[in-house]
Amino acid sequence: MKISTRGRYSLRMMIDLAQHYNEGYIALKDISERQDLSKKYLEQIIPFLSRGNLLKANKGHLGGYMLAKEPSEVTVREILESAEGSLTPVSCMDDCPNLCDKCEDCLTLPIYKGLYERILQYLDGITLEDIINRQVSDFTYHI
Amino acid sequence: MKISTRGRYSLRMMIDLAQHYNEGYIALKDISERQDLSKKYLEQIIPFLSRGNLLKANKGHLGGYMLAKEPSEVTVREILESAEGSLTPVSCMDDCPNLCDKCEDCLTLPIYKGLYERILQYLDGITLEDIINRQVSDFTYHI
DNA sequence: TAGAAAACCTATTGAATTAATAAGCAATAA
DNA sequence: TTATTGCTTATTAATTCAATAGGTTTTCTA
Repeated sequence: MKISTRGRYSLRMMIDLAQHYNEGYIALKDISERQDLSKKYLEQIIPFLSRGNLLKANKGHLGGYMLAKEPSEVTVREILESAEGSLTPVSCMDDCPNLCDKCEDCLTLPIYKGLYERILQYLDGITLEDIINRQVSDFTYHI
Repeated sequence: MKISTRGRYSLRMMIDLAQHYNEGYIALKDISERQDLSKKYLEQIIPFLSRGNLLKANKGHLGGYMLAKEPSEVTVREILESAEGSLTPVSCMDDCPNLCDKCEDCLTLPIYKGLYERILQYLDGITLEDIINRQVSDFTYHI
């Protein structure tokens, strides 16, 4: 039940891009230095975010990356879903009758579906703008 | 973000034990046959559930396993937490200043904490009794 | 009181995944 | 035209996953 580094690094990279929105294209070198993440590893993560239409890129001198949408329009769900592939807690949910033929009678599947709904609902409610502007306490119930 | 087979099999085993509660000790052989799970693999999973004080065992002939508590007193959270070790979405939450020294300023940690709270709240609300008695639709929002 | 049946314990393994590193190619603005 | 940047593919070491295997110990019962 852990989010992989690919998901976590993706979120940090996207937050960094949101913090430098309206500054034109940002070189990956700058992001990797600010966030202390391997530039080479980030390069491998980017295709996942590009497939989700989350990034615009510019090659060549003074090139770099930019958010494809405004920070207020990018949700954490989109980012983690693009990076991780799927946020379903069990893989049989992604391709049900093929991966397991007992979906119909499965007593546990509804539990995982309910969990998945709660996860999506929560992550859908947080945008990059929220992360930059909100207080730490806004995401948790207490303190 | 996937629940491992250890967690999934644990839940299925515990549901099976709940369905045969008040029938005395249930042999692992019976559970593995009914649930179509490797008996040898279940043997390795059991210590995790025992550590969480979820099981009573009896050795020898006519021995087996029993729920340590009534089905209505066992939550899915307890089961998955025992099996998986921890349900935190990022490992730095388990041992914060040691695994990462930037907890204080981390913009992403509050998001993961909020997610963790939602996950626990949901899984805490489901008991083995619920799973056996409730309708499928009780866990999901729609349909 | 032997013996079958069950839990319990430890080691091994093959496969997959993770988290990188490495080395170079392609595009482009100054 | 050259430095800078994104892009692509290959390789790898370590770890985790999901099991299989083989044996020991306990205990009921016939």
